[in-house]
Amino acid sequence: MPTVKNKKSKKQVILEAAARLFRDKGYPATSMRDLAQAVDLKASSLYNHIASKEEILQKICFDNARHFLSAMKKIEKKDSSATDRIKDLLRFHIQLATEDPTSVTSFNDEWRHLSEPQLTEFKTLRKDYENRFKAIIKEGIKTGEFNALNSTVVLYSLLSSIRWLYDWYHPDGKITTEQLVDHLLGFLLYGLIKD
Amino acid sequence: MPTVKNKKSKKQVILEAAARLFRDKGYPATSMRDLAQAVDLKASSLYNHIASKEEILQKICFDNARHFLSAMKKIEKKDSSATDRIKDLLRFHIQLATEDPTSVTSFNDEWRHLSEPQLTEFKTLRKDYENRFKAIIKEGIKTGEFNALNSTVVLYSLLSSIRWLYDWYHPDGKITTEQLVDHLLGFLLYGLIKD
DNA sequence: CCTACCGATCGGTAGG
DNA sequence: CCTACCGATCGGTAGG
Repeated sequence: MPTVKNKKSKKQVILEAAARLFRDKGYPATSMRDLAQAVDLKASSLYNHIASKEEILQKICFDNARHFLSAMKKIEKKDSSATDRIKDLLRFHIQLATEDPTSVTSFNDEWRHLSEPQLTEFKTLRKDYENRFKAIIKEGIKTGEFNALNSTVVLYSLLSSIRWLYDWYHPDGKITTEQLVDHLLGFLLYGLIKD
Repeated sequence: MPTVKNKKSKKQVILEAAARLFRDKGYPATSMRDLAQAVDLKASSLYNHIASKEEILQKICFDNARHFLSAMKKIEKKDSSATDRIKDLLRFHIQLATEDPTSVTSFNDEWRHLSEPQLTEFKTLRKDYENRFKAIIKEGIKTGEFNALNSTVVLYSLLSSIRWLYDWYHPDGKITTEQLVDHLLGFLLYGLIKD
């Protein structure tokens, strides 16, 4: 069935090109004609593969949300300390942001352009993820592993630091991914100032 | 001169409404009709106060850039340690982000929609600011005040943490601005893990 | 997968 | 500051 196979593959090509365009120009500023040109099609032909512009955004947002939540589930299942859980989570975030920067960035920045009811559904998933992340921070504070900081401040500082990796980190640059993980975890866990 | 006075004031109202809309919906998704409605005008009447949609974005971006650079200059002039300079800078960032969240956010997220030559000009100012920020980090590492981390990693982690304040911090919420500064500086300077 | 085309909306202008 | 309107572009459809 080469036809079915090609159709599947072409849809994937479209989704990946869209993620890159959404990252670079934003969802509203990306036209279906831009996208068509990026995958060597006429705009109207896109609709043989996808139902609408927003369907693409939905797929990017919810695929990534599921990805993060399934990683969270795995980490919660392990019987490890809050410190190890935070380290695992941060490593997962960094890895995803460096391996698949286009998709993650669209997910981070463009979800607000979803329309209802998807917007509410997405926010619910996101809130769920944040609450489970925050629970680990609170646990670490309770056990005395972490400094007694406001858990909301810590949560969003951690997430924000990693959220903008795509903006400045280039895997081909001077810093390798291993060094990045080392220095970023070092900074986030132990701070800037030497004791 | 009530006429001149009103005109001036109306332009300011338009700029502030635009900053809020750009923050909430993004620059491309904000139409001049949206903006007109927000300030109780017809779209065409906006053009008595401003030359174009992009002029508004330019003003927001360059006003903020100048604001940050002048704060940097002030801090550089003081003969203080790298630690104090970083603290001053972070406090300035947090204060601006909490006091004037709409304008700062537009500046952070929407500058990429500038067209040339403003885009290049803006990037140059931004790079200049980042380099001077990074120089302070490097100085602190050299004097032994800071941990020997990669200065690029530290720079962007700091900037990113504060960049997303607008997204989750509400001055009317449970955390006061003083507490926010305390906990955020505590986290960024001393890290999450208790020694 | 294309050509041809739709109604809606865009930023902006003319003219008063 | 408004009404009326412009050409360009948008997401998407019809029909083959």
